[in-house]
Amino acid sequence: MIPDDGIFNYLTRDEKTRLSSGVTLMTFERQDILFKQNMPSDHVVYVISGLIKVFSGSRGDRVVCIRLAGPGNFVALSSAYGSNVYRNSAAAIEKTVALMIRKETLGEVIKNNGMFSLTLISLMGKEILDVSNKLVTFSMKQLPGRVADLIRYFSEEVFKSNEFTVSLTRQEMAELIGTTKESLIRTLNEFKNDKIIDLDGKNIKILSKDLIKVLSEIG
Amino acid sequence: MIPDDGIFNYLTRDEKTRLSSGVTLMTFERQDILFKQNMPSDHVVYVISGLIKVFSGSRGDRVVCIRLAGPGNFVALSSAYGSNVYRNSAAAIEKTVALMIRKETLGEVIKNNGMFSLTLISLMGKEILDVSNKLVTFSMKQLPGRVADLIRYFSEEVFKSNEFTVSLTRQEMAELIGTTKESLIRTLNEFKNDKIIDLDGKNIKILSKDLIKVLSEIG
DNA sequence: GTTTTGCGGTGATTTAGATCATCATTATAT
DNA sequence: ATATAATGATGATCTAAATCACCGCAAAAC
Repeated sequence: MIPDDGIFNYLTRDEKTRLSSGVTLMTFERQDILFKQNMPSDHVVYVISGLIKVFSGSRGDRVVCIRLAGPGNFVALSSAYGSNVYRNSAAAIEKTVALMIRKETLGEVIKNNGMFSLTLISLMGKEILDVSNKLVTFSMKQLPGRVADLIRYFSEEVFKSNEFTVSLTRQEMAELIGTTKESLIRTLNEFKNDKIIDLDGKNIKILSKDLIKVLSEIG
Repeated sequence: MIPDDGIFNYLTRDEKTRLSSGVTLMTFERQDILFKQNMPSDHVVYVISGLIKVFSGSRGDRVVCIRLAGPGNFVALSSAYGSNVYRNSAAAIEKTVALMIRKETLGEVIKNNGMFSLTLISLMGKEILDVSNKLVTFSMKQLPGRVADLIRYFSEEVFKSNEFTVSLTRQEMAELIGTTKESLIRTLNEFKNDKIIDLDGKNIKILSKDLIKVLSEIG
């Protein structure tokens, strides 16, 4: 039930057993909702496989995607321990297997296992840095820089390759960088015309890693 | 040395003593730098009194202020435990007294005191929620909504009154909501003309809490 | 098998807010 | 005490990107 890798390595056999009692293994199909904004935040999610998006959609149908979470990532630690309701929603982008962990059960582990807590604190620190960085990006870079960031993010963090097939729609990609699908499509095509990327539907191939880096840096 | 309130209540006398050995009490004047982006993140800051700003100034002189931290707030937990360098800079906005806590020393406390860790995790969760919320705000609301948010933030979180004197310059206020000082000044004056606030230099008085709320909500 | 909905894509138009230029006033430094 | 720099403020101009209005196509729904 409990994975034998990453942060869970710090748990004793006994702790794993106790944690198991508060854990449910779930499978989600594309577009399935894991949790919705404003519901009581009872569970923390740990992604085993697949990809999910965390998003906020308060105002009308305008949506901002805060982050993607893939295998090995926790989701909703912030809502679980920083609030009593989920402050964002989460949905599966592709077929996803995840553990739903009751927050009280995980809380017991946190209280009793120092190395586990310290590692969790490190993960949450990284999450703060990532969101802060995104905030800076949003207010300092304009579209070409943000799109370059998105391509880097896909290539370096999500798919770990220079050539990949995104499972997201253009709309979802736009939501990730705070723009509209029209503007995203235009910028992506500019990149294609400038031979920075090769673009064919959902297949993207980076032709010049250097230019992407430059665009991302000059903003 | 170690405060007798908040999260530090969870520490035993003995833990406080040990923590003290890694703590330095410091006083900062306005504009003093507490730490700079890219330096090794050796310390976590705990604000005793005063007000500091955490900001990121990568591109040229364009600066984004990520958050303010007042009495009882930790700063740089994310850089300390999520990185080995500070990812942002911090400076005092007004005269500030703060504890500089060596991260290894605090790390020992985290490892050994479960309730302390859990409380720290809760604080970091709140920080993630705050930054995420700011990210959503930045990409969904336009200026009047953001300025209304800023006034609410001052009134509800920082100064806890409907009438207050900001110790920030217009430039610094603009950096907090991702705009320019010109645009901030214009919007603030629109609010004044519409009798939503009373504005006299650094003194701000909220005349209609309701209108501020509406503006903040409609974006 | 046909209708409907969602997605990718493009052009024309609009607009919020950045940028630029300038100035008076207040701090800060010498 | 005078010079220098930072701040608050306003008007004119410019521009990046949102918005609006479409179209063709593929996939789902009926």
